[in-house]
Amino acid sequence: MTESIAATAVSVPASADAPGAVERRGRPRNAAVGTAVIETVLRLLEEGVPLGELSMERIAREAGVGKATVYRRWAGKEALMLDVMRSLEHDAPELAGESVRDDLVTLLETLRRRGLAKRSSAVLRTVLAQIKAHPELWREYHEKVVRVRREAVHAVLRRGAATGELRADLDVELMGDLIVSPMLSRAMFHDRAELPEDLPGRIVDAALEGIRPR
Amino acid sequence: MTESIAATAVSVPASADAPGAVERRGRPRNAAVGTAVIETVLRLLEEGVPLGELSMERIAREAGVGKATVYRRWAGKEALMLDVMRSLEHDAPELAGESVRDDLVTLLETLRRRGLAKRSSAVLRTVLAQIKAHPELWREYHEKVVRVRREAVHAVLRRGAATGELRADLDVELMGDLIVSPMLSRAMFHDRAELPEDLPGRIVDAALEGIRPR
Amino acid sequence: MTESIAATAVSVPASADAPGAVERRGRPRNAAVGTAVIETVLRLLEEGVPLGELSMERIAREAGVGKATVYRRWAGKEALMLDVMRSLEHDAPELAGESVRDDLVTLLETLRRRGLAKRSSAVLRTVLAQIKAHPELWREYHEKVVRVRREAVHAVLRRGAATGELRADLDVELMGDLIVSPMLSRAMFHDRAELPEDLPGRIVDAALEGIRPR
Amino acid sequence: MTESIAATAVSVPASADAPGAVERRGRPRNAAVGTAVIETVLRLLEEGVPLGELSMERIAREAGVGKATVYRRWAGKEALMLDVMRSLEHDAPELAGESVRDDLVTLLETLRRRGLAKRSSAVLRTVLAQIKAHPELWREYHEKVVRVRREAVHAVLRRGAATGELRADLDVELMGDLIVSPMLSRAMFHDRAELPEDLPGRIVDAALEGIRPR
DNA sequence: CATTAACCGAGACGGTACGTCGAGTCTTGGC
DNA sequence: GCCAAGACTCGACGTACCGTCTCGGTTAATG
Repeated sequence: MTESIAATAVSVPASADAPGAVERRGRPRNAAVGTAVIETVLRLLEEGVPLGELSMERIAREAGVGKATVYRRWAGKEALMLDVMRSLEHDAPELAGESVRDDLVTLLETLRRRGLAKRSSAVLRTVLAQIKAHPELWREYHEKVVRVRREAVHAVLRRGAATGELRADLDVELMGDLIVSPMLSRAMFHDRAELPEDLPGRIVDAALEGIRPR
Repeated sequence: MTESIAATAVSVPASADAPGAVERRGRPRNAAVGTAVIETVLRLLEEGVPLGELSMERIAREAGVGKATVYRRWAGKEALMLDVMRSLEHDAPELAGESVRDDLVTLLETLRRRGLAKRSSAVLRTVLAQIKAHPELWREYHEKVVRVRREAVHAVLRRGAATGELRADLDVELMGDLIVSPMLSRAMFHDRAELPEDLPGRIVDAALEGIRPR
Repeated sequence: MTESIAATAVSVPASADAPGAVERRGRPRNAAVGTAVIETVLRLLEEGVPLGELSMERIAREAGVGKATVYRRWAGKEALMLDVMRSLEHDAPELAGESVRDDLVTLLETLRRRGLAKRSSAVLRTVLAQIKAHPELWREYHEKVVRVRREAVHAVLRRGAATGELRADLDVELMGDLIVSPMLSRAMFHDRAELPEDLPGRIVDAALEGIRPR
Repeated sequence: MTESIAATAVSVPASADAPGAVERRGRPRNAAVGTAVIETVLRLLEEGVPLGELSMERIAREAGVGKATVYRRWAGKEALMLDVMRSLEHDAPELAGESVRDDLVTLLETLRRRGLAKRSSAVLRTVLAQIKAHPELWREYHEKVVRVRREAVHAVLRRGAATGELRADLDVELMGDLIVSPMLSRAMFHDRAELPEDLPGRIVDAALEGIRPR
């Protein structure tokens, strides 16, 4: 197990670790513990363990960690899941910045890839459900993860409206939803068969051109 | 209790009742029990009881019903939730059939109203999470509820493509998602403030016209 | 099942049947039902079913009888067990009446045989426990079964005291216990290996002669 | 609760505690829990709670202890009852060792007193019934409790046979039963009225002298 | 001979207890 | 003070049985 920790090097967001100037005394925390726990959750989810069987009890046991230690770092199962989700976030993709259409496709492609990724797809469906049931957590997840991606889309759209590539009177928020939601829907609800390679392009083109004949 | 049952008249989908010619023996089931249970779940959800506290134990207790009786009708919490969701389904809206745009707006308006409805909004967010965590239930829900609504949208789009109101080479599935997903996203993830009255119209118009300047 | 009823012909004491002049109307009770129930209990006990698994539910099921029918005849499990015990009572043995010693041995032999009998030994140990836990039933059993046997012993002892075969100042009750209790103890607590053929004789002789050297 | 535990100081036989050199890790068991549970059972029995209402559920509830904790220490209700019984065992009485008759009377007097004791009488009748229904438990109880007392009686009898105070050809086992069984019978089956002060003496004398006139 | 009332099997019903498991806390010894 | 282990309280899980109740259907005595 220890080696898998070193190998995967999941970036633990260290939610509970005091970042400030609080003077800490006594034995410092073993960073490997946090990593091991999150790594264990991911492993179990990939192995197909149903969410209902993902008890703190089992997580601690399989991670070879004391239950109290887990609770010292996360307030509960949901807080842990939040960190699990964050450990899956990739860096925002580089945007070419030339064509609005291409940038939007690039952003959607990131979503598509994550929906297909072995880990993410297994995890997203299950962990998101867990988080959504807890409003505070959902809000936090929304703030820190969702909003960032939405903002990226909005920025591209605003740029397009400014350069004349898109309508000037664009409702940025609405069009952002129009473009992102279909991909989100498919990634969350459907099978991976419904995430073909050309989907991002088709969605963006449809949104750009509209349905009405010209 | 009896009166509240009669009063609300939730339509229980009678999941477990044998519809066929199976000869029933022994004391017949009391229909009021099924109604009372579902009604109790809805009441608790409306009262803001978190999903985690919605135990079968509590449901049975508050419905004044034996636990075994609940399990006799539903295989588990998820199966019960499925019926709870079904009890919320409204009839499909009447479509005027004249303008494609108006019909699409009408369909989205139904979704918006349900997202706003006191019951549905409270229930959808929580119960859906429950169901999604169980693949078989999710599939069944998808089959019986989601698919029907998607088909309605597809039918309107096909009609539009046939009458020349929309592009003839329309990708019906894709455009259906483009129109429905934004509303679903908002209804499920966001606050009710994000479901303004004119949203259906704006979504449909955006999808019809596209973003690119003409 | 029906044949086994006819075959064994257990004498059901018909505890609940009104013997008096209560005018009965409607369909009379089916006598075979009572027999079948008691017969089923005995069969299950003989098959080694632990007392804890002897539920009314199971008894009714295995007897092919409705639960309500059982409760129509017996107030509860204990009342049923009482009748089961009574169905095992044999007639009092014939006493030769010549020698006090031989009569006592005859009486003890009856106990010994019952302790050895396949049915009785299996049943006594288990059913008695059940009954003893319910004071009213225990009292009734004591009245109707135990007392009769004790009286028989007392009668023999009194006869012996009168004829000079025994001490004239005999404490009949005490000596009755002295003779009967060892046999009861062994029959109830021990294995059948501790009920050898000559036990009644040895007990009676020991009680008659005493331990002190003469 | 804590004080009542300290006050009564029931000696818990610590059935499940490993006595050996097994290295124990984790939080050690709270000895007060075992005591509190047994004390609660005794209290309930004294209060006349019928055996049938003595559920593990209730015992745990009234002892202020988690159900799982009870099951961690005892395999079931019967195992618990076994320890309850053992907590009632007194030390063997001191025997004067001069007269066989007096020693036997002393031993019987112990039984009589226990039959009269508030706790024991209430408990014995009910708990014994429970235990007897479970062969393994009964065997264990027999081994650890009954056999010891029988051996004490046998030892006295053997001594008497050796010193000439009793017959040399004495059947020790049989005579042991002859003396102990009547007391056991009365203590278990009858009311306390049937345990008069002079009963031990009368039983022993009757057994010693026999019934036949000299 | 039709009525009628109690019988019967089946099984649903509200309860209660079963024995297990997980959540989150606490308490050891050891690092 | 951190850590693994594991005991602790609490409460839900899903099952089984209790004793009662309602069904459809039978069966004998009554009218």
